Amino acid sequence: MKTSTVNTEKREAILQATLELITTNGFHATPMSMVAERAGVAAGTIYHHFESKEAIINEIYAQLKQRMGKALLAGENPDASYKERFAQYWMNLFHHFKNNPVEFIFLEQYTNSPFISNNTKEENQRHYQPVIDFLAEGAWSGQLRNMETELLVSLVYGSIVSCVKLHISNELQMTESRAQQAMQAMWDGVQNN
Amino acid sequence: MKTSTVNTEKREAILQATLELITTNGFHATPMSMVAERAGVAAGTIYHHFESKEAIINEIYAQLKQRMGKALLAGENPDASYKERFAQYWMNLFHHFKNNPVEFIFLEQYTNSPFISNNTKEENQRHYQPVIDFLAEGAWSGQLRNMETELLVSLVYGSIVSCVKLHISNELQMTESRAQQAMQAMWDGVQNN
DNA sequence: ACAAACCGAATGAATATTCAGTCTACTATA
DNA sequence: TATAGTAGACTGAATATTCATTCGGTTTGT
Repeated sequence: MKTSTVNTEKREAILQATLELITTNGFHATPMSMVAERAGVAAGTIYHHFESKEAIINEIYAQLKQRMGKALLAGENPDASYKERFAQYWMNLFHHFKNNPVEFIFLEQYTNSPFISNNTKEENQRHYQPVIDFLAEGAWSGQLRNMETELLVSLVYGSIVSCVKLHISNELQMTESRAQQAMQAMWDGVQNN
Repeated sequence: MKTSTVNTEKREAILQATLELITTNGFHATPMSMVAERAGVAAGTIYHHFESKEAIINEIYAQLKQRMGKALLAGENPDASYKERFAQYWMNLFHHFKNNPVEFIFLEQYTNSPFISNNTKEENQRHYQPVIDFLAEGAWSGQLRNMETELLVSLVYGSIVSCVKLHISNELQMTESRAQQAMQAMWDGVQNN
């Protein structure tokens, strides 16, 4: 057994515990002592692996953005129609967030917080750049309404966020059929004609 | 001059200072001493007017939801077409948030936080209930796509939120024409046929 | 003269991070 | 094989700071 296995295990436990606790309690309301306890680790150990509390947040952010990007691009099919690809991406992201609510809440909460350095944010945009390009190209080629890319991306991403929030808050169980409805509505909204 | 004027002045100053500070720094990162300083008041005075820090947040929430409801319903015209009324509501809320970014950020941040008691939340739903009914009726009467009301509300509200966030983050200046585009896209998405 | 509004120093409870020392697993040596 | 050495992993009590709230006393308006 290599030392680095133990190393990695505790490191991961700390990241996981921080993610879970911070998502439910918020940054300032989860003491490091609580993180330590949940991770099954002494308080001091945390600082053997991480610079600071903020550093942990930044690493979680990077990990989750990477996972999100991977989920978003899963099952890509360049031969499918534009609409089919749109639907695929939309559903990919929706399911990823629906199935990983803690990750969703973390990203919603910290993407626009001062804890995440601009550096970290920019470095991780690449994970989903292909889909941004996909939408930009749709607008350019006339398959989508002629809109600023940023606005297009925001509206589509926003529709996914809305659905996931609805589901997580237990206001409305988001079944597959309802998700399809929402996706279709968004498509009808952004498509050309 | 009535005592209650001074009373009200300091009270309002405390509410305003808390709103501004908490929106930029977050709840746990804005000490009461800072609120006191910004409000031009002694720390102790705050506790003459409010039960606790959380009580202040709850009162701000109630105030802002009320203002939001008023803005949303402004210039109602029952004789206008359904589409026109939809556009009016959408634009009302968009402009309200665009013009009051601090209020927007506060509501985004605290609407789903444990600081706001369920009681406070429920009591303040009435301010925008008419618009929820308007959308529900649209779906029922066939002017809108046949969808669960909650989903409909979420999608439409979400599109406004997306636009305002885009504007506030300086990613894209939301001009009147872009707002119209976004509203039109959302309309095309939720309308029937 | 009185009651409410106000002040701000004091209190007591937390908290992030540090640090002096212990443990563990592996290496080099005898 | 047995032993000592060592570097990194780990511990948790101690530190120094920060904060929400309290309270004894002062000011203000009537």
